[in-house]
Amino acid sequence: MKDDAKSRKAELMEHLKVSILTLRLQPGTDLDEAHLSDDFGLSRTPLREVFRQLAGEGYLDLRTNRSARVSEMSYTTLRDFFLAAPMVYGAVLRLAAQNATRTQINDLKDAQQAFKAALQSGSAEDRALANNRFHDATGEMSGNVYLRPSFNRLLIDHARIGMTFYKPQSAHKTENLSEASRQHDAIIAAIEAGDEAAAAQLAEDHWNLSRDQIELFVMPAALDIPMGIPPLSKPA
Amino acid sequence: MKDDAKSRKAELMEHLKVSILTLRLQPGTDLDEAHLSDDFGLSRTPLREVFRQLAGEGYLDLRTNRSARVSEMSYTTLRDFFLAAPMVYGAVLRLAAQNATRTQINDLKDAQQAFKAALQSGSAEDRALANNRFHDATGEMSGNVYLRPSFNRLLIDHARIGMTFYKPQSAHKTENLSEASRQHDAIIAAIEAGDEAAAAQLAEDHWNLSRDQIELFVMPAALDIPMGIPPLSKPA
DNA sequence: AAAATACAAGTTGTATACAGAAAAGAATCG
DNA sequence: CGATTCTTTTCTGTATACAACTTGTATTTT
Repeated sequence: MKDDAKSRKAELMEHLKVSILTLRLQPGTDLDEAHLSDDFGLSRTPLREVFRQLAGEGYLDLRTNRSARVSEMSYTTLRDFFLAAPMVYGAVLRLAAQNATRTQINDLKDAQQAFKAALQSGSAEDRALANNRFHDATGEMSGNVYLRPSFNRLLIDHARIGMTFYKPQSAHKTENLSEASRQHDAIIAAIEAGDEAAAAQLAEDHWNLSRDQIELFVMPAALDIPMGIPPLSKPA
Repeated sequence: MKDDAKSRKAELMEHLKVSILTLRLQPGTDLDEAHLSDDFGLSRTPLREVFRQLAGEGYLDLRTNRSARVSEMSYTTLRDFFLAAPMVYGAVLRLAAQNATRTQINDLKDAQQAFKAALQSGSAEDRALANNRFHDATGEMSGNVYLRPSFNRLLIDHARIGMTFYKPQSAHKTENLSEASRQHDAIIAAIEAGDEAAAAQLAEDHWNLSRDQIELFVMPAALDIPMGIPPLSKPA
């Protein structure tokens, strides 16, 4: 078979995207051209073209005469994210409700099936990727070339933020995830019905849920230990 | 001097951007790698990297085993554009009013100076580029990484749409352009005052002006000639 | 001993040569 | 004469070799 080169390039691309979305490659990580060349049986020329493209989509940052690096998440990221996300996502879902085709709706339902499966049995990575696929499908539906660049950029960090803040296992988290799943179902229904207003409202709800979850993680309940009494130390 | 390679790459990039924004390279035009290589004294390797980057920013479309081509403007473009632009631009100006630094405001004023100069003496291309520079400066001010990809994509087609629809010389057009210039001044004032609401309102006004202008061009006043009488033909 | 400079190793950027895919043209067949 | 297939040409994609730059280390100088 001749999946030589052309498909190995696609493989590399997919590998990098998944690794970045799941934080296997953490923000700020330097990428080694030589090493990746070996691993994927590609010369540096096509590899560097992949880098350029991923940089354009927001996965990587390129600096001249320095190695490519996974795009950073700074301390202002969350703020910027939650400023932009409700607006862009609301617009995307509104347009999706207007324009979705039968095929696209079926794709969306498939993605939601996969998301539910990942909720029950999958890892945090599987969940993040399935969720990413779901939202990406809504972007496809919107069909507006001017919205998609920002929307796709948001989805990258949506996945990464999710991997960061949804890790800790807790009853609360599980509850939130099934709430998210229910919202997905409602989004599908609104799109199928062509109900723009409902879709836009659901977008807002969906992001608010994310924000609440992150607030809980960033500002956890304080440890309930009176002053002057040191935390229990384990016996040697 | 050693502006070898590194700066020639930047030159090529700038050349392509300007040519595309001003429609010197029309939507759908095929780009010849060999020819551009010669013209800019670059080998095909860095040239193709530039292509990849410009494709990421929305200037070009890449198709495998076919030449790179200037990104198309379809008949749905205008609709998509005016759906997305007021929202994104409103958000950008709102954030600009929040976050603009002294330096950025000075840059914006410089851009507006250049725009006014282009209005009086410059060509349509100069006007489009100066206007592009002005709006790009507002994008810089907003400082939100998630908004900029779509905003920049909008600016590309804003310039191209402007080149298409503002060409015909008429009193009406000139009037609209000075109105646009006045709006620019008001935008600067709103940003300098940190007045978010005013900035957002001005964004809406600014796009409405564009839309009106395009409507006039697309749906001109009908020729006022009674049926059966052919239009006046010039004497040879 | 601290700082500065020079050197060396490793990595990024570019050019060229080659392999593979479309497109254009020539020859053959109906 | 028209259509189709095969050949030739042209252009895109990849690999390799080389040049330029960064960085870490060692040496020299004050």
